Amino acid sequence: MTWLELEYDEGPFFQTQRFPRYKEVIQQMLREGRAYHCYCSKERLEQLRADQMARKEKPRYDGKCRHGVPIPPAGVPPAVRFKNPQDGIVVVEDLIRGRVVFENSELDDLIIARADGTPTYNVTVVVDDMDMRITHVIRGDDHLNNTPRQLNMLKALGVSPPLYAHVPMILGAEGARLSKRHGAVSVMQYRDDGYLPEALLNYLVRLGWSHGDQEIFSIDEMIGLFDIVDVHSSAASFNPEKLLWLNQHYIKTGDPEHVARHLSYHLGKLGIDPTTGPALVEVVKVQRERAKTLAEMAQNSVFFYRDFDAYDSKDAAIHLKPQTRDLFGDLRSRLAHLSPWVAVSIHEAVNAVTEARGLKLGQVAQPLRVAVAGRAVSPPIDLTLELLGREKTLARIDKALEYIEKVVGVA
RNA sequence: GCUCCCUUCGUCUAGUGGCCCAGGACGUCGCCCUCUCACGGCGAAAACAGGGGUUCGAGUCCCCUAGGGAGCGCCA
Repeated sequence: MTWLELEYDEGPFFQTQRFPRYKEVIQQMLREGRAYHCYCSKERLEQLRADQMARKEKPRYDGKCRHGVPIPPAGVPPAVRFKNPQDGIVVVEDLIRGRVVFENSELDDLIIARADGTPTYNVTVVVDDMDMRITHVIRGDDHLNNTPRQLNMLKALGVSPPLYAHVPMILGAEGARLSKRHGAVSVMQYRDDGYLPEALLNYLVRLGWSHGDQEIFSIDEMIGLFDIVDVHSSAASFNPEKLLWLNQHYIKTGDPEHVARHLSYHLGKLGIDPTTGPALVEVVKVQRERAKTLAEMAQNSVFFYRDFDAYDSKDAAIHLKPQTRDLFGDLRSRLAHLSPWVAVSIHEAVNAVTEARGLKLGQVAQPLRVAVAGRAVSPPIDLTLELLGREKTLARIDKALEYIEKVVGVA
């Protein structure tokens, strides 16, 4: 049976409920001579550190209270320090890094209980891992340096250590550290930005891990193929473009119903009631190839549900001209009685008008697109009109005619 | 400063001594497709950090240097 310790955080539960247990272990270590009271004042410790830094040494506790009988200065409550071995080595057999050797002489006697009696991080992890019979510890490699201390404590407590695996950190795009405690973004932010969970997962799993040249992994594949020993030892930089590509991939190839459920959330944020327009699944089907995020897709789909306030000024200037009036007139009359209202017949109708006027499709589709979508970007015009519905289509053509008369003027 | 970790295209990576004048993916650039935006197709530029070894042969093993990261709290 495998028991994992992943990110360790001493939450409220451990700070209160586990307190007696930590205290018990610390008392035990004190009794067995594996720990001792330290009466050193903060001032002395600071001075010591400053001196060591000045001498270009690694700052560490000198063990003043370790041997001699310290005379407790009145009013200085004692902290408890772990008696770290002073010589020899500690070997971390890391599942990812291999054998990492530390000299005990490099380590100092760390504080395990503060002057107020509360236990510190390093002892709480050790006690919790021990009590919970943790078999594997998988954590960021910023903890690699903590491992020898924890190993020494585990040994002092007579417990056989778990297996350790220190995974590389993820660096931000600029190469700076990115982690929970330093400027990381909540995963919920990615949802709000329009990313599908499977895309984020797929992106993250390929950071520091790979399986040949495979880029796309379903969640089942991730579970089946992943092995901690295949994780690399070097840090990886977060690349937003690739995440975007994966997101688009999953939007494009995923089950439309599934994508629609996520799209619904984003439309909701824009104040859209999806029942006031075409079925979401249909919108997903026509928009899926033209959006990298669901937020973008929602944004691009608003016109199906709600009238836009204004035309894109640039697009309107190009496509809504005086001579467009007649074109719209033709289109309107053909579309008004078209039956059935489906893409094929809409396509035929638009083509007929195009040919009758000796134009190219683009010369008809673009103005029409601006009229119904407010701008020169939308899915193919026939699909766009089908989904929009006859009623909205005609209303928007009328609106465009009005706009041309009022704003552009008549030729 | 000291200790530990890391180092293949801009980025994620394949590569475990010969199959590599280094492969894939994102991104970039070009061409094609095209009613817009996209999708798609084809193609291009782009890397073994540097220096020493070991070996018949090194991206792959060893050492040094440089660069990057982390740790060095009565923080977690």
